[in-house]
Amino acid sequence: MTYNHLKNFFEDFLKKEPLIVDKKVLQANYTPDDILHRKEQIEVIAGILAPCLKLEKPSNLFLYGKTGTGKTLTVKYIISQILNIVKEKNLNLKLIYLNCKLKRVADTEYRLIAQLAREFGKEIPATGLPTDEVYKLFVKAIDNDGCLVVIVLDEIDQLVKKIGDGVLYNLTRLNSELVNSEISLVGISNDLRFTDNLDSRVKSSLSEEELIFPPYNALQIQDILRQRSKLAFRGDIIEEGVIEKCAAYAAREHGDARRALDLLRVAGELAERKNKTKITISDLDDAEDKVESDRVLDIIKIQPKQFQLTLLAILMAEHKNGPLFTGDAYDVYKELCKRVGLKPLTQRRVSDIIAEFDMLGIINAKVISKGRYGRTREINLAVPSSTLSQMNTILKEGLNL
DNA sequence: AGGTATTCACATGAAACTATTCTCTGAGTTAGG
DNA sequence: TAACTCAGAGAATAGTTTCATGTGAATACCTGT
Repeated sequence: MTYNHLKNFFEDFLKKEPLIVDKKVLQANYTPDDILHRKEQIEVIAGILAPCLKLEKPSNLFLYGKTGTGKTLTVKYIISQILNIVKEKNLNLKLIYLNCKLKRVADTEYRLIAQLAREFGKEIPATGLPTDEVYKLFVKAIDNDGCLVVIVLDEIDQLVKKIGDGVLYNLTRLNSELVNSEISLVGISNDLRFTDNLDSRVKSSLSEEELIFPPYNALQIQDILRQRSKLAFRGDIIEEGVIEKCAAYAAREHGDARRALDLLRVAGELAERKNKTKITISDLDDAEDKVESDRVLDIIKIQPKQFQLTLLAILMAEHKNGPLFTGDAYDVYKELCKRVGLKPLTQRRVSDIIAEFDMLGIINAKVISKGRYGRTREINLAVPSSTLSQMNTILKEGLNL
């Protein structure tokens, strides 16, 4: 672009009325004033937590529901409402929200308790202290405060999957050590069968009350999309049928509203970039591709070298006809290691890495038995072919190949 | 033919190891009174 | 003598390796017809 072109481009850009007025309305962490189709849940949760306003310990509560069914949103909304009252009346009540999946914040026992203790103003180092020391600090902090504590643990299933249910047991047991204070727990889980493999003591005390968030259906997602798009976009710029299709797409994916909002946002961005005045169905289709492709590319960009090598090995081995098995991928991987000058990991480890890529949805790795010829994973790529070449380039660049 | 036993090629699990980051503690050192 | 420095012991954590055990069904091997 010459200087003049660029100047014109910028001037046009400024002249142009943007399609998107407020992007954050469509982003996942936005809390609307009015939460649609969750009235019932809000009432139940509010009813259960209400005693805490009288400084009585509310029952422990457990919330289930698939991703994008509004669990976190609802809980955060209720928390903020309660906090308003707490501030108004100056109650001795503490509400703590923690997402257990956040790396380096609350994804281990030590970090979880440390983070809780920090909420009470304790300085806890990231490492170096014994875990029970941290427990002691935490207990002391609460007991000194003498207040009622409600701890909300989001994505609690991830935490338990990683480090077991010992933490939860300790937390529920903590009440007996406390003299002046009490703790209530609110667990949020994406996994509907989460409590099945939980220690029965933990299970009974944690899920005194339970509530399930059903998936939204297509019509409900439409409502949500309309509500948000009114705020996010300028005027009436969404073409007929776009919202319906967007909702239908998300409803197919177990009613994930987050997905639908994401899709609509990207469709809007694409339309805006193309200087269009309306968001059309074709923008939505493009968005569908882009969302998926971006997700995959973003993931592989940040993977460590060994992971990238493994993926590249799968990519290269996949070209050969016939199904691809773990052993074949590992052979190619070892070759690649030699070329790059990296010490190859054991097959045990690579097997785990392959399983992780499967979890991320970048490949499909199904464990199959080939009878007399053993048991292994059958590996297929799960990305559209349009993304493949970009993947290839990113990997090769990342590895200097 | 029909039934059972083997066997393959990994999967899956558990424990142990390595390296890094960080705290805490106490011995040795230093500087000022 | 108080303040400071520094090495060593202990923890937490992430990423692995090592060792052990599990597993589903195609084949090999029997058995009685």
